[in-house]
Amino acid sequence: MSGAAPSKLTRTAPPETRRQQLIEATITSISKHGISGTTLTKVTQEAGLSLGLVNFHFESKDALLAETLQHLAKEHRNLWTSKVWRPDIDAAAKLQTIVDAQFHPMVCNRRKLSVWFAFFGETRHRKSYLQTSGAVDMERQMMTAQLCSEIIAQRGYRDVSAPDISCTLEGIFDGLWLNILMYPRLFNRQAAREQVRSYLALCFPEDFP
Amino acid sequence: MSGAAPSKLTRTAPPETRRQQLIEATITSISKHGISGTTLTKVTQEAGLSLGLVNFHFESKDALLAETLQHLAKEHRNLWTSKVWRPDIDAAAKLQTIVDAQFHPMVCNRRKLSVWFAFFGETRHRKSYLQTSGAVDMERQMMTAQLCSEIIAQRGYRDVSAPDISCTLEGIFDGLWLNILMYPRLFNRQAAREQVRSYLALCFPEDFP
DNA sequence: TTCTCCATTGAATGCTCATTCAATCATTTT
DNA sequence: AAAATGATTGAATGAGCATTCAATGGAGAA
Repeated sequence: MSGAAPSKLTRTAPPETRRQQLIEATITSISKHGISGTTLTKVTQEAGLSLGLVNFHFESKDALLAETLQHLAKEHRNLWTSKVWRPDIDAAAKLQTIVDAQFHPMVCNRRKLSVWFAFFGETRHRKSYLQTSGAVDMERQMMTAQLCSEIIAQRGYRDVSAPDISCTLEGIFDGLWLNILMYPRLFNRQAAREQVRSYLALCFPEDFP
Repeated sequence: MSGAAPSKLTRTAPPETRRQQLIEATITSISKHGISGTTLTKVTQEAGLSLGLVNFHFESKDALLAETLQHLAKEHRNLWTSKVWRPDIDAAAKLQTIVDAQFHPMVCNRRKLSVWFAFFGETRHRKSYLQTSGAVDMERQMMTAQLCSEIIAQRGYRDVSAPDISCTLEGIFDGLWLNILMYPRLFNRQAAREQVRSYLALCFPEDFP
């Protein structure tokens, strides 16, 4: 890193600043118009920058979209990875951290959820998706499966399977995301979080009372 | 209605036949190329028909997309609505019918799931989505909530809430759909069906042994 | 100050696409 | 058979788009 971004309002700015501005504007545009309705003209207008800047700071429109998704994936991942490796936290609390990350306001809001599902729906981008956030999804599911195993082993639960629970959890996560996006009056972050907790209480009654 | 569709291979065909062909080709195209990659040229080539036919049989490309989604929504709805009103079937079996519909091969395959999530991701079409399949989603959730209430009342279950379970079920349905679409090696219809059954067994152990 | 180096601008380019429509073909009616 | 009706075709049209690039602007180096 060469230095911090200048806070002054200058015409020119370091490339990293412009890239972040364009990525944020892309998120906004996709959330408003979908991927097929997102044009470089709309993105640059949203960012208050001129049309040509995208192809100066990014290789192409596709590259901008791919990096936008990477940005979201990293942001999400950062919410839980730090705590999950700490030895002083027990498995149930770590699992709760992953759940909290899933429904954290920074990630779980209609603006960002729109973008996630826009990418999920675009086969053209699935390849780049599988390389970035797909890896993050896998990593998270491996981790929840691991944590469930630990919980089961420690408490000696019967009739529950760690891989099954982690699969169902993945399902509930994505499904509640979709429903929060589509039906915000019926579904919201807090209720979703509690629904997941109810599910975990059914699986592990002693750890999630 | 003038008459039945001719089975002979003729150059001309009744409008309804062409409309169905074009809708099927649209499903195929969206599953292959996404919504933003679906052009009328690709759709008509897929259908083996000429370019101009779309605007003859449909008002516009957008109308074709909207009717494609309606087609999927009806097809899905038809899988469970007939059984659910029969008085000779108990609530748990009706709930199982809804679960089976969700993971029926006719609905739950990668070709069709691609299209569902392509629409979920497109804000441009979300309005038309809410008017068609949104209504179907609501209807299904109302029904599962109703059936859960009946099960709870009949068996006298404690510590479970019908609205919560129906919300979680909706979440699991959509989430497993997404995971089957994205990660077909880890998720499949049969396993998904069993995961839902495990969840229902946790909620209603006496009805889903 | 003057020079140099990037960042920035937005008009121009060339491409893709939805839509139109005049012409053609098939079927039904008279 | 001839006319009328309706379906089909695909080239032409024009709008919108990503990308390019020559010109301009501004910040720091000399």
